[in-house]
Amino acid sequence: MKPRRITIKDVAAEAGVSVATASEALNGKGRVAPATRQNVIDTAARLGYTVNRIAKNLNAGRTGSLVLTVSPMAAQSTKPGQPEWDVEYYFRVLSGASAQAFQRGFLLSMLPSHESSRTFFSAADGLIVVDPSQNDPLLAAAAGAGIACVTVGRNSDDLSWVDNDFSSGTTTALAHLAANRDAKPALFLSETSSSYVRDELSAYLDWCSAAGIEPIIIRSPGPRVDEAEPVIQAALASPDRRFDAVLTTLDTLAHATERSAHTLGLDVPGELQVLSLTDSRYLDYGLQRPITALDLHPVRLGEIAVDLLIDSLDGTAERRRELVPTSLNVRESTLAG
Amino acid sequence: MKPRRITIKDVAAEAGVSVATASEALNGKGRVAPATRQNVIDTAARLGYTVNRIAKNLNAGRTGSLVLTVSPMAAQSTKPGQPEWDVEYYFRVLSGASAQAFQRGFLLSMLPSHESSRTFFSAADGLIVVDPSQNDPLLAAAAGAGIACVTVGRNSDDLSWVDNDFSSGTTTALAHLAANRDAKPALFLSETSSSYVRDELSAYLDWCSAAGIEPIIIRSPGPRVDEAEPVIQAALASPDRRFDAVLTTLDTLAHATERSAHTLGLDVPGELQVLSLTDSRYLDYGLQRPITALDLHPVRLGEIAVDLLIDSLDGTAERRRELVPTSLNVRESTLAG
DNA sequence: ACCCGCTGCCGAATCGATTTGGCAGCGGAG
DNA sequence: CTCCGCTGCCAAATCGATTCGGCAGCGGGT
Repeated sequence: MKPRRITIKDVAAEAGVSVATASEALNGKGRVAPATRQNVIDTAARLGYTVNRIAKNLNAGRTGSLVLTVSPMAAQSTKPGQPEWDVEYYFRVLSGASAQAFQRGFLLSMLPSHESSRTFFSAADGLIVVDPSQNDPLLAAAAGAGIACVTVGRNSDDLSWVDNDFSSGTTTALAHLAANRDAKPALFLSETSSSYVRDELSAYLDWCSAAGIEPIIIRSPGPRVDEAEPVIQAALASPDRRFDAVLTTLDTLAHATERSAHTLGLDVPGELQVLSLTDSRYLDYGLQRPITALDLHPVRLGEIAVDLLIDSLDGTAERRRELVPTSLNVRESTLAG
Repeated sequence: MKPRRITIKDVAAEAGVSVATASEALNGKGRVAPATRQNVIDTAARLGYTVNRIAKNLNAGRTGSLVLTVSPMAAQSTKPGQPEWDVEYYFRVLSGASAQAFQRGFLLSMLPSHESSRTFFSAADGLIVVDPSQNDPLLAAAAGAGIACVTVGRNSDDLSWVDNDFSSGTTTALAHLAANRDAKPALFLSETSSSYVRDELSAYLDWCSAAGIEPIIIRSPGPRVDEAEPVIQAALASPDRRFDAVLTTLDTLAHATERSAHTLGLDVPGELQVLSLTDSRYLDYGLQRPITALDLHPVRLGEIAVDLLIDSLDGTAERRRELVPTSLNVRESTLAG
């Protein structure tokens, strides 16, 4: 029923050359007369020939596919119910990575959980770990199996990585808050184990110190809105509150802050500015007051991760690091500059 | 540097048999003495042998990879800015599909946009289209290239598909709303071109007719919260409003409804019940009042789609249809039964 | 006139698995 | 005793590409 695929043999026969010559002509290698080369290329196009990736990779000793895994997700995959992590951000990293892999002739798939790692080692050429945990077991396993590896977000290991320039992004955000009045911003976070939170924290402390402002850290017991809301509401309602702006490390924390302000009747941005250090669709609409946020360009992160990974596949083992700048999506929750 | 991979040759040599026998022993085919088979299996395990998927697929005439594409996304991929579609739902379909593909020895990757379809046809065995548009060009192209195809969400074509049982889900939702008082529910939707909206609409009309209630359809100009809010707010504020519950086809519409109710000072669920016919993380927290919603089990949809696709790969061309039941996540926005 | 070297092309090996066809050896039936 | 058939195993072909080594033929240098 299905017509047999056109192989390089068909092209070679049709062009009147050997398979070897056809291959060399199509790949621009070897010594082939220009006229012959053109002839092969033309007949290939005429027959609608496309290389069989499988055969090509068999010869090259590769699989032609990459695997991406999101560490926090994979670790939680057995847990039922609604996900806790920022699906939108990860999805966009994945989109970027996927598209870029495609462009470079690879396929990229998502590793659902860590359990399957054994199987995957024989099925992929490289691994991208998004938001690796410290001493991530998967990274160790990949290193042991000799699989190329790149992370999105920094890791203590000596691997290549891509990350946002959180330090400069945080400084930009703070400058924005302070542009129209002498803002006294507090930092609202839920944990400090991730590298990006540590970057943001130290940039915040530096800025406060330079501006001669007392740093105020508010800590949520968890990342979810319902976990964060009581904490921020208490802080906002406190009679001796000494901040008039809140910088949050997660969109959910900004969400909780905006709701609390609304509940308490605080005017945003008049009495309280709110700014999230990561953007998401729900900060834009779905709130009383759309929230200014730092755009982390997750699609770009995914693309770069794939480039780093593929480059490292055949090249030297030289590690590379890329910092992606952030940009500020200014909305109603802060005073425009 | 990297130790050479263990191949079946190594296993055969170590076990003292031929490559053919080793292959047959490992795959449970052919005629092999039980003792020999066990010996081969043991030495394979001892050497840490894993099959090379590439070589296996070369022989089988396959690529061993599947491609999934989300039609609304791919069509919009060139447009910059925040996505309009329900990322979370699609992500969970993808997760399920990805995991299931893995389990069955395939890799699944996401096709970023329709432009790349030409390339992918030579790189995959099958295609999953999520929420296909009517007369989707990609489906036609795949059919033309002889690529197996399955959709998530119905399509007029004669393909296999998986879909939710929206009809029965809608009826269940309506029964829930009417359980504690004689609810007069309105249906809030934004378009009727999708098959699931049509299912929900007709189930709603049937239910109204059976209950002797006048059906009320409210239509939003678009799927976004900011597009929906003016419409629903006007409807809620109308002096001759004849409904006391709202059923929405999208989470964003439920979101807009809840906000409008809050703005107008309407008590939810006391004066107005709200129910979304699709669930998302933001209906659970991030709102004044968590909203009851229909869980579509997107992970399950992804898994089934992969099963249908893989089964159709070597089997007959017989098409299959699967209806996945929904379940109701009851929250504060409706009166508990 | 001889030989070197370069060009253009091709045969055959290779990658790692599956699968086909067939070869021994053994036991039971006639 | 002969022959058939079954069991257990293996050699070789196959999948579709790349790549290495080599073979002619031709032109120029000596």
